[in-house]
This record gives sequence, C-alpha cells and structure tokens, in this order.
Amino acid sequence: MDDRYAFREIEARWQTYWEENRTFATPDDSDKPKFYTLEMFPYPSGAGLSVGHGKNYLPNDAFCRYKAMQGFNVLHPMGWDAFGQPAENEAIKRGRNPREMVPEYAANYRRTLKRLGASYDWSREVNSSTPDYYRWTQWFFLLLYKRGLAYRSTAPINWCPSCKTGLANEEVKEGRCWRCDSAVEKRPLPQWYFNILQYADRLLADLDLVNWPEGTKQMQREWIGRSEGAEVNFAVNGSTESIRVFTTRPDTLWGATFLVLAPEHPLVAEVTTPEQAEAVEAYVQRAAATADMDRLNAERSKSGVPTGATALNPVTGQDIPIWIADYVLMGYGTGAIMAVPAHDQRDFEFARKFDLPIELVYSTPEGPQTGGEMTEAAPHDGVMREFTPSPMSQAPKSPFAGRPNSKETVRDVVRWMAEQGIVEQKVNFKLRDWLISRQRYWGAPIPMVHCPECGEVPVPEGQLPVLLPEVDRYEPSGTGESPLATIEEFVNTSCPKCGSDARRETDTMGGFACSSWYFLRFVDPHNSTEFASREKLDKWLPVDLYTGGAEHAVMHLLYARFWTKVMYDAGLLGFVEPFTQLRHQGSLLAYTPGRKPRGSEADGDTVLDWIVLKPEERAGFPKDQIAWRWTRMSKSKGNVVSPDEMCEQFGADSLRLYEMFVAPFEDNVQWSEDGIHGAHRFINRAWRWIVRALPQYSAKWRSSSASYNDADKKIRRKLHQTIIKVGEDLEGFRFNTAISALMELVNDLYLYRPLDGGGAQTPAVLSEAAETLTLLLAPFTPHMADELWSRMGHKGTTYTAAWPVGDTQVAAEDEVTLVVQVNGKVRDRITVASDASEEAIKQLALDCEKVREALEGKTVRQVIVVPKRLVNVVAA
RNA sequence: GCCCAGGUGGUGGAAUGGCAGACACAAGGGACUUAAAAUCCCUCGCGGCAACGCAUGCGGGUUCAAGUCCCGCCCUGGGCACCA
Repeated sequence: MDDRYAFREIEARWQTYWEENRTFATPDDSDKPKFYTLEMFPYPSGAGLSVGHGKNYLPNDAFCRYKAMQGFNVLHPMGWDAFGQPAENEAIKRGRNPREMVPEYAANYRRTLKRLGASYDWSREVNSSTPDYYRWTQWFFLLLYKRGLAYRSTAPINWCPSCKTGLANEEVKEGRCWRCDSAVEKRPLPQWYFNILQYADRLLADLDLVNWPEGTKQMQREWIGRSEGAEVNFAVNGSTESIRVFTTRPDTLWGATFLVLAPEHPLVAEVTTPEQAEAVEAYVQRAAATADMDRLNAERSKSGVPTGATALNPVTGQDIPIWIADYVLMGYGTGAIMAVPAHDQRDFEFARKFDLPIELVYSTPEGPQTGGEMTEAAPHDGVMREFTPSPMSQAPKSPFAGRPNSKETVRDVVRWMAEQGIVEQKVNFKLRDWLISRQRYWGAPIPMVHCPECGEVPVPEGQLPVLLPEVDRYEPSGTGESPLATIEEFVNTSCPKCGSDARRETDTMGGFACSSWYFLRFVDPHNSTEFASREKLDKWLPVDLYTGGAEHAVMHLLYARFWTKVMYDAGLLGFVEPFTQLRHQGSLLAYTPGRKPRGSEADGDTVLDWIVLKPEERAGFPKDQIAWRWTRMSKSKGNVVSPDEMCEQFGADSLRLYEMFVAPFEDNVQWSEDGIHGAHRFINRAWRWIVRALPQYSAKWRSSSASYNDADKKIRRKLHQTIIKVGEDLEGFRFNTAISALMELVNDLYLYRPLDGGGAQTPAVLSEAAETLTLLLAPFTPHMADELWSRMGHKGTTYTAAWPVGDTQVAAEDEVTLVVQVNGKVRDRITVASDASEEAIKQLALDCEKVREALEGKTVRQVIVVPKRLVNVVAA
C-alpha cells in the first residue's frame, strides 16, 4: 500500500538530522532541571551489540526522551568499559591487539546504537583504556594510597589458572572465575589491596539512602556480613601464649568444651605437643592442598586432629583440648573458635565424630539434660542453667540462671562479661579487602615504584599517566607476574624520591577500578587538568537513574559506592551515594545448544551439568546428543542475535517497541522473532491512521470552537485517559503496559474514524488525536514520530516538543458499568451515572431480573456496593 | 541448608482485595487478490447443545469477595553457603 511506513528511508533521514543538529547534545548551562541517567557501560566485543543489550538500553532511551519532553535537561552518555579481563579475553580469543581492537569494536557499537535511534550525547563518549582516562584512574589510586586505603600485602589469593591472574573475592562465583568459570586456586602472591573494609559500616548504613531493588541491597548487606560479638582469650596450658577467638555467642562460653584452630593459624606449630606433631603436620599439609572450593563445601563431613595442647576456659576453669580443623577459616575472625557443641550444629557434628564432651548451657525440662542425649545442637531453645565457677576460675558466679536463650540474654551476658574483663566486644565482617592487582597487560598500570632505598614510592601526580607500553605480545604469563614485568624499558626507572635505580610496579588494576568513577567523567569528559570540574560534578551528580544487570550487585555497584565515599571524604564530591535510583533489566535468553560435561569437566563438588556448544564445536557434534536450553545471550556463548538484522527487516522503531512491549523491564525473555511482527504491524497501523488524518490536521486545534458530539467526547475521553496512563506507566518503568494503552487507543481511533474516512469527522478532534498520539509514541518510536511531526508542519523534533498534558475532566467517565453479583457470582450488569448514589445502585441491582431469579426463596442479608466496580448481594 | 524473586490460556503477558486472561503473538475460518504479501472481519482457557459449571503450582485459612492477604507444602530462576 502506498501509505506504508517507509522505515528504511525515514529512520536514516532522522538519524542524520539528529546527528547534524546535535539534537541530543546536553548543554551544561540550561535553566531546566537536570536529569542524569546512565546504563552500565559495556565492554565492546567482536560479536557487536546484541538485541540483549537493547533490553536495557531501549527502555531507558524511551525514558530519557520522555524526560526531555517533560522539560528536563537530560544527560544520557555512553562509553566503553574497555580495560580489564572481559575486553582482554576477547582480544586474546580473536588473536587481536586490544589497542587496535577496542576502538574498532567500540565504533561498531556506536554505529549500532545510532541505528537503534538511541539519544546519547556522543560528544561525551569515554573509553577507559585511553591515557586521558586512565591517567585519572591512576590518580584515584594515588588518592587512596595517600589516604592509607591502598596497601601491598602477601597472602594466599584467588587465582584463576585460565585467566592467569589474581581475582577479588567478589569476582569468584561459587568457587569459579566470573569470566571463564574455571575453578579458582589459592596462590600466595604480593598484591595491592584497597581497604574497603574500613568503609564496611558506612557501605552498610548508607544503603538506606538509596532507591534500589530491595534484593540488591540485601545482597550487599549479606556480602558485607556485619556480625556483632566478642573476642575471648583462652590461656594455653604450659605456654605463655593465649588463643583469641571470636564468637557471636559469648553467653555459651560455659559450654565451650574445646577450641578449634584453622590449619593455617600461626599458633598451630607453637602449641602442638611433640606426640601430635606428625599428625598435625600431615593435616596442615593436606588442608593446604585441598582446593578452597572443596573446603567450603558444607556437606562434607568434618575432619580434624588434636594438637595435644589444652587451654583454660575462663568461666568454668576447665582445661579443654585444642584441635585443628579445616571447617575453621583463617580469613574470618581470629582464625580460631571456641566450640560449643550443645548449641552450634557444626561444633556438635565435630564433637560427635571425635567423641568430645558436650555441655549444655541452656536446657528445657522436657528436653535432653546431658550432651549424650542430644541428637542435634539447640541454638535457640531452653533457659540458662546454673553455673558455679570452680575454685580455679577468677570469674564470679553467673547471674543468668533461668534466663531464656534469646538475643536479650546474649546482649546482657556480653555486657556483664565485658565488665568482668572476660571478653571484649567486637564487630566482624565477611567483606574482605578489595584485591586490585591483576597480572595482566590490559589495564591501568599501578602508579607505584619499588625503590631499593625508599621502598614503595608513589609516582608523582605530575608524571601521570604511567603509560601502558605498546607491545606485540601481551598474553598473561602465568608466572604470577604481569607481561609488563618482561619489558625492560617499562620496568626500569628511577626512584621519584631519591633518584636511584628502581623498578616500576608491573601489575595493572582490575577493570572495576575504571568503572568505579566513569559516571563522574561523563560530566566533564575532556577536562585535562582535573578528573572533572567540581562545578559540573555538583550540577549533575548523583546519577538519578542507573540501569544495568543484577550480576553486578556485589562487584561494580559495591566498588563504585566505596570510591564515591572515599572521594567525599577527600572533599572532592558533595554526596555519598553515586546512584540514587537503580533498576535491573531482565536478560534476553537465546535457545542455545549444549552438551553434557565430560568426566574431567565435572570436577570438584560444584556440578556443571551443561556446557555450551560453541558454534565451531557444533558442526561435528551428533545431533541427538545436543541438549538445548534457554540461556542469556552473550558473545562468549555464540548465541547473539544482532539488532542489525532486525533493523534491516523491521526497522529500529519496531525493534524498540517490541523489546519494550514483550515483557516487564525486569523480566527475562525468551527471544523469538514472533512478537516483532505485532510491533511492526502496530507501527504501520498508527502511521496510516495519522497520515490519513493529516489533510484535516490543523496545529491550531486548541483554539477551535468546535462542539463535540458523543463520538468526539468518547474518543477524547480515551485520548486523555491514555495520556495519563502512559505517563504513569513510564514513571513506573512499565513500558509494556504503556504500549498496550497506546494500542488500545489506536484501536479506538480506527472505530472513531475508519481508514475509508467514514464516521465522525470533527477536524479539531482529529487534529488533537493525531498530534497527541504522535507525541505519546515519540519515546518509543522516535523516527516515526519525528517524521509525522514534521509532516504536521512543526519545526524541529519531538525530542524538544512538550509532553501532552492529560485533562482529568475530559478523561472522566460519565457512566460506569457495574457488575452485579449474588453471593459472589456474576449474574448481571447495570450501567449507571458515575455519580449515582449508593441507594439508587442498590435498588437497580435488586431490580435486575437475573438477580431476582437468583434470589428466589432467599433472604437478602447485605448489599455491598463498591463504587465504579460492582454490587454484591449477599443472601441466604 | 539460608535469603530473594517467581509459578495465570497454545505463547509473551494484564489485572489499587472487586467481571481472571487487557494488549499482543501463534493458530483456525472468511473477505479482497490471477496469486502472494499487505490489509480487513470472525473464532480462540477447559467442559457443556444450552442454562450453567470448572479454572491463576498443590492443600488449608481469613473475607460478602482471594491470582492478589495468612499458614503449610511442591516446583523454577537468582544469590549466599562450615563466616563461629
């Protein structure tokens, strides 16, 4: 048909127009209120942008356009998370030099985003791997160093044998590398850390300040893992040493019948008796060899050996044995525990296995009275027994006999024990310091120098950036040193302090350093004297709305919060939380071929039950052994659907509309092309209706003195209801229902005025409807909207047009249809004026023939009238 | 094991405690067409000729009224997992 929407031509035209007119460039000097929104920046890969990215970018783009039309000065930038493991692994896989690959791939992403009609201000584009960017990443490293928040330490770290680098705790998921799923190992290496632990309390408390999904906040709370308790010293018999333990249940100290040290505990060798030395040594060796993943498996049965030593329980005066066991972790608390088998399940299992005494601190009259009668630990039951200190003990008699096993008792006991000097109150966190060193090439070099005279010396700010040298071969070595260590010209330098020969630090920073501040750079991306001017930071930040995947809950989102707080403390920023509101988009899932793992791949206790078949593997793979599954689209799985194909076939507006309509923003979606036909059809339907109305369109419809007939009133009611509904839905990020409201409107418009031009013909109404519909569509299908807007004779684009205002008077229904129920079952319907009185409605309902039939032989007990909804006649 | 989401037609999904299935997709039938595409019309939860009855993972409960609230299960997805 001649009036089909010519999307190829029209989309290209408006994309050119927007570019040439810098439609989306954001001025810094506008009087309008600011709105800063951001999608998590992607790393550019060779597979290009996927329709999966669109599930995040497209709805937020529609939201930006809506905000702009509402009169906000919208900042909507885009950049590239170009440094770090993801980008480097991609380069390795493709045998490319990342230095050349990244700009090429980024250009392809940018091209695709423009093709989707995304409203980014490209003049603010940043790339974290360029020297003018990473100069400031290094500057922030030095800031942390100066503030005592960056330090070097040697400890067993998480090592990915495939990526050949150390990983932060947050980058280990179920014992596997976040990038390649390899089982991580332990390796002792000297590494740089950021002291995020020092900010643990504030990271926890300030979660209350942000509008984030509750689940994500909860994940951060659990990751931080704050735990209040106390530390207790146990004097080792026949030694001057004492063993300090952390416990959250000091009230059960009376039931501590043995101590357990982690195998790595520094006092193990010290306290072990000669008779036990051999067994202990063997156990320590075995524990060191056991993969961390296995050690963390709670299902495993307990193991351990006695050291032969004993310690004094400070409240009972008893000597209790000291054991070592791998269920105690060196990395948490003091690396030693007091075991209370009666009230802790882990200790109970251990005591049973090795026949250690179990002493009850709390008991119930009907429950077990001795440890021997217990079948499991009782952490929360009973009342406290009486404890009389032995003559050996310095401690006074317990005043808590009879108290219930409750939080209040714990609190009171801790206070009392602290007063007695038995314990010291203490808070512990599960959070560990952030390991930032990577033994990899593709990252920001850590700006430190190791001088034989002065020790570690920071590179002076004036010498930044420490440039990443250009190399031919950059693959990780696996030696525990980064490839930079072999580049003499890079390594050899002079000490900034004393001038003697010195070596540069050769590790680079993990990519999460770059992404911990990129949202600041967008406000002043070309500043060469500061990371961003304070004036612009104050104007734009914090980010009002941030969207991205939930998988970053304890990685990027935690790190960025930490850096923000450090910068606040340094007086660089005036806010403590970077992202006021956060939303997570759902993923697009692709139907992906896979196979069962082979024997060697199902290692450890974490069972991988399915492995993706890479496209190259699939060719020769027996068809009947392929197991198909829905998995997230990702370039590593080779199951990416390109938006280019969709734009070619259906147009960007169709793809935009479809990705927003198919499901709620947060939901995962099984990708299929089926639904996009519907979106495409709708666009044509809307286009055709508006185009046919254009001959009668007048931009001056507002001042028309036309009187409205019933059909006019009805369609205007629907129109204004839709304006209100779409606005509300957009505010709530409910793109799918906003679009369905627009579809309803278009369906009604066809009833008002069919394509053949019959039906009602009030030009003012046609004009109002055509114009309003165009503007309501603009956030979703901006190319079509701008084309229609210009055909209506308006200058410029819908991006700068005003969002329609819904008139509640016009939208109000004058009549409503009520459902009439008898005992909850629908029997009839009545139509009444919307302001009808409750009495009148009751009477009408009772007069219905169907109602009278249903009431035959019954007595009406009650009539419930729900305004604008229903009438329920209760009868018996 | 613990913590979060979630379970609604053939499919995606919609429903401030108030008509379950809006809006779409797919399917079937029809119109137009030489034909196809496009477009338009009709049908479309299950059972029943119908009146009606039954239906929101399962079992209870609260309520005049439950997909929605409460209790107990089952299943799926995500996160955490010997953190003392």
